[in-house]
Amino acid sequence: MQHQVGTKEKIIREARALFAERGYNATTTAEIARRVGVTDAALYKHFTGKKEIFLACVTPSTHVEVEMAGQSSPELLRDLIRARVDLIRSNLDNFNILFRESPYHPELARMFWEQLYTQGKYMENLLNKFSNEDVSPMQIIIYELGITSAIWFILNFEKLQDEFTLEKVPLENIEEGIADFVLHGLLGAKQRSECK
Amino acid sequence: MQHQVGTKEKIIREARALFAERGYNATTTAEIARRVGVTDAALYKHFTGKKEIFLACVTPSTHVEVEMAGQSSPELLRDLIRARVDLIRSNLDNFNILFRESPYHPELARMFWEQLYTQGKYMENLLNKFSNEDVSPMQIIIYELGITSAIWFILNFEKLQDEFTLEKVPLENIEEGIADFVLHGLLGAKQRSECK
DNA sequence: ATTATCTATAGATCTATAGATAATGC
DNA sequence: ATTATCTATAGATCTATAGATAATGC
Repeated sequence: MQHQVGTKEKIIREARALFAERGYNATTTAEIARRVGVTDAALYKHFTGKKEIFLACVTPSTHVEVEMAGQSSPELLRDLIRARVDLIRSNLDNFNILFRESPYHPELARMFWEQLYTQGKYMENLLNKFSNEDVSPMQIIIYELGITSAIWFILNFEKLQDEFTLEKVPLENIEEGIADFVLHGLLGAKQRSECK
Repeated sequence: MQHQVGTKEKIIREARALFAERGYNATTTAEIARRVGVTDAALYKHFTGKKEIFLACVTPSTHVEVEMAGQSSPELLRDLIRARVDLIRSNLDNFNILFRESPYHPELARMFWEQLYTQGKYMENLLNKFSNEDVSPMQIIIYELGITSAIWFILNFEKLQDEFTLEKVPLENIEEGIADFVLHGLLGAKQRSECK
């Protein structure tokens, strides 16, 4: 017997990678255990079941990013987008699980939705400080959901680029590209050049 | 025995709804058959296996929308966004399957990616016609993926509104809200009012 | 005569538990 | 003495097939 310290953390780490890669149902307790280096029976000393392992994978690890407070400006908004990109990129497994599995697990859906809601409130404050008219609740919902899912999907494509050999698209400075799009939209470039 | 005509179409219809609702692995052939009104064994007269049913559900039903050709203008771009929203809304089951299951089925991923690529090329043409500078391939990728996933996720939220009792957000005219966001971005409202 | 369906079931797989064994901490 | 692990396995479930039966089309 090994009695490794940190087995529980190892289980969570390996399980998270597996759940993100294969989805909940296609991930077996046996495979999690194999990667950890124990038998599946050992898992049940640390968790009551597969579902508890699953929830432990996502529960604590998706944080709401916080920005420097005080003055609010478009530049601050750009920082917000950059931070969002960083957050999603560095927790891509978590977001993959949240986006893909939420519809099948009410606990997940609620957690995900509360996170988005909190972040939306935060962005609303920021926007209202330097916008002429107040933004409507619907707009905030659209912004928050749209931005998060857009970043998520684009970053997944970044990872996937090699698997398909259609036409490779160079993705340098993708953070700024995303920020430009989110801030100025499709017409942004044109509008801005006309404004000047 | 019934010998219903159109059993195959019925299977596809019920299977699509189930796969979208529960995901591939959580959908059993028995449940598909039950909804169709036959035994699971009967499915294998129409399809070689579960995977073939699955692929039949998505293969033909996600179309690329086409716009009126000729003059290209920002207004046309808005029409493009509206059409995209309509397309995704009226094929939400299909898009749910594509977004959530693509990572687990290479055939699906390729199909999905080719669709997005085609649509991206189309949008690129439109944009280049009235933009000052050419848009880069990276920007097009970001636009295409970002817009599609944003719309998809927002429309799913629309459907989900009732399940959680946080704070109901009225979603009237969501099409225009999405179009505004995609066209002008977060800063759009402010910028436009300053330009005038 | 042919084709669609049903009944019954084999074979595979997966979660979770019971009981035995080995390592750790007091 | 307690806790983590392993061995073995029960029980559940799911896909797919073989063979029997019933309906349809020529």
